[in-house]
Amino acid sequence: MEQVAQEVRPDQRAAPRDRTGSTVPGRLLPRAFFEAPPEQVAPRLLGKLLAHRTPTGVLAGRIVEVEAYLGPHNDPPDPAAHSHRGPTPRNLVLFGPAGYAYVYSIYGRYYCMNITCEIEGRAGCILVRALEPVAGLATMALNRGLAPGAGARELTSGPSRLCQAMSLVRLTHNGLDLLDSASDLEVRDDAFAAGRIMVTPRIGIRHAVDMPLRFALVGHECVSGAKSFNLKCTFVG
DNA sequence: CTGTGGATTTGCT
DNA sequence: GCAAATCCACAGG
Repeated sequence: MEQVAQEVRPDQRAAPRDRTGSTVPGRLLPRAFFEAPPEQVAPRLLGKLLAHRTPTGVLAGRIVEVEAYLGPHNDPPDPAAHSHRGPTPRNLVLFGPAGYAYVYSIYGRYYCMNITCEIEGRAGCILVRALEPVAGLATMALNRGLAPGAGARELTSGPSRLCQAMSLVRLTHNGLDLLDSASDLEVRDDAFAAGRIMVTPRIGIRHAVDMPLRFALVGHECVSGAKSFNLKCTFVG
């Protein structure tokens, strides 16, 4: 999978810094990175950083598992996507420009976080399913109700676990621009080279259960669903 | 206006 | 392995 050339303006180079002075490495991704079909963006997103600047410190994790959800303009359509029946108040951000956060609540107690793809009007997106914790581990454990020093897998392995660990909620974070240095929530590239990538069907959905749109780093400790086995494998780089 | 069920996690059997 | 927890978007009447 070839990497997209990344031209970043100087004002985007500053790493996020909070009141404690801690920073997150890497630089913001250009919007063009996300202005492509989600099945193409999803594997390229593996290895990138998700960083949340909070008053008490930076919470950050490396993306190790994602799922692509296709907009209703696709043929065949993706009946598992929230956007598949067209725009609604809940999913409106999916139909906006690329590089924005789509955060929704599920089962009354959890949140899931997506990143919008494609151009305005096309509702492709990527669900972030698992992170490898990189910064703010103690706070993540606190947010998750776990003891300090809890394992990485317990912290951020799962789409709602990572939202809880990273303090991501719909009211605050839905619709945020992830590619703006003024934003408290950013996707960043620290030049980490992803290794082998596996492709499988998506997890936990009722429709389109066979579409191979789940991407994960092979063998990574934090990838969720150890039960689900590989459909096929490919290499990145 | 109401009924239904979900891109989940956790705890108990 | 299974079901509870617990909210609200949205489809249907």
